[in-house]
Amino acid sequence: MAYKYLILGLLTERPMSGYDIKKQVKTTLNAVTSASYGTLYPTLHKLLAEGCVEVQEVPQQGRPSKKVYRLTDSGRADLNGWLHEPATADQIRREFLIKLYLAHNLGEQVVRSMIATRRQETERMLQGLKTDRQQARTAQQAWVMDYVQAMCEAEVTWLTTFEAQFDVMR
Amino acid sequence: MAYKYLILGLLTERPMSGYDIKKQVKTTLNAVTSASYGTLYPTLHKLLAEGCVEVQEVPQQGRPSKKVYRLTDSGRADLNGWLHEPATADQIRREFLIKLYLAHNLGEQVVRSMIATRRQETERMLQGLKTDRQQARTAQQAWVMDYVQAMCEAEVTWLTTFEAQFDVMR
DNA sequence: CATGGCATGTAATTTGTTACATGATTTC
DNA sequence: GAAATCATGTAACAAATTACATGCCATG
Repeated sequence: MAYKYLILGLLTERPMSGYDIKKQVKTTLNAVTSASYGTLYPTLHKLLAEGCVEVQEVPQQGRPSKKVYRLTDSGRADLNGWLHEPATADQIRREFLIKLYLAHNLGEQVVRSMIATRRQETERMLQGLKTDRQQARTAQQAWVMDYVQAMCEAEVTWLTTFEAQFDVMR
Repeated sequence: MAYKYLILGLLTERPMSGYDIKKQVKTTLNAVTSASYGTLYPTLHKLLAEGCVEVQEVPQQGRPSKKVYRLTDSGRADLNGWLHEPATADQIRREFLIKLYLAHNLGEQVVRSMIATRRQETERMLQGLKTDRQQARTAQQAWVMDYVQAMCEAEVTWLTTFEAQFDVMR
């Protein structure tokens, strides 16, 4: 994933520190991407060296001081260039699917329990998503959450169909 | 991704060379995972050192000789252990979604064209999927393809809804 | 007084891709 | 004669995670 552009993109909303960015990603993009400090801070340093961002150190009372990063014109141009490129077609990576594929010779019971477990998990995720969705502050946050919700719902449907077919085959 | 277990899992079907595994992944699991030689060969060597697989060199007329790997009991036990563990809940990583999220301040036209492009791509993928699906040889191949197809169809639905909502907001 | 939030960062490791190197044979 | 298929492998690089190190403040 191009964390570089994720950072630049988030900085268009407002100047932020690495810590702020991490929080933002965690609360609004948790279902689709993540960013650890081990990636975030070095990337910010690199971006600074490239001139894509500026930094201002803000002392705080009773807290460690913040390094607030702001997008430069150059950074904005870079970001816009990336946004206008077509997105790469990414694979639908699902560990569960690989396991399902490989588990066929372990017998019917194993496959059945995989599917059942997966449905429980997906349904639980769907519950969490619905409450999160209500807290969405911006349109884009809602877009992403709706997308993820749509995928989870489609998965539940597929799992249900799968179970039904499995019953027929028995 | 746990390529280790992907390899072990594929070897349950029949003994294979690295080249065979690569082909198998390419033809039957292309939409959900990939494996390059740079990963495959070193992983096979590691698996051999761990005793999960055995190797037999098979000379061939007019071709380079093959190293055919066969699962050992130890490897099979290892694989079964993994298959019985619950799958990790993976993120729905979509570069396109991140771009969509970050593109909101580029204006309506850009968002609209992103959505349109994405729908075209997804529909094209769906076409390819449907022909591939007919060539599926085993039940598990069909499962995976059906899953991917279900996700693509759900995406097209979401994109269509998105466009409609966008028109209303205008 | 422990836990969690605020805030920065580095180092080791894992994981994987891309590109390269080699070389014979078959197909267009 | 060029390109694709068969077949092995390594080395350089890229991307990212995990774990560690530091330290203060507020809350329970």
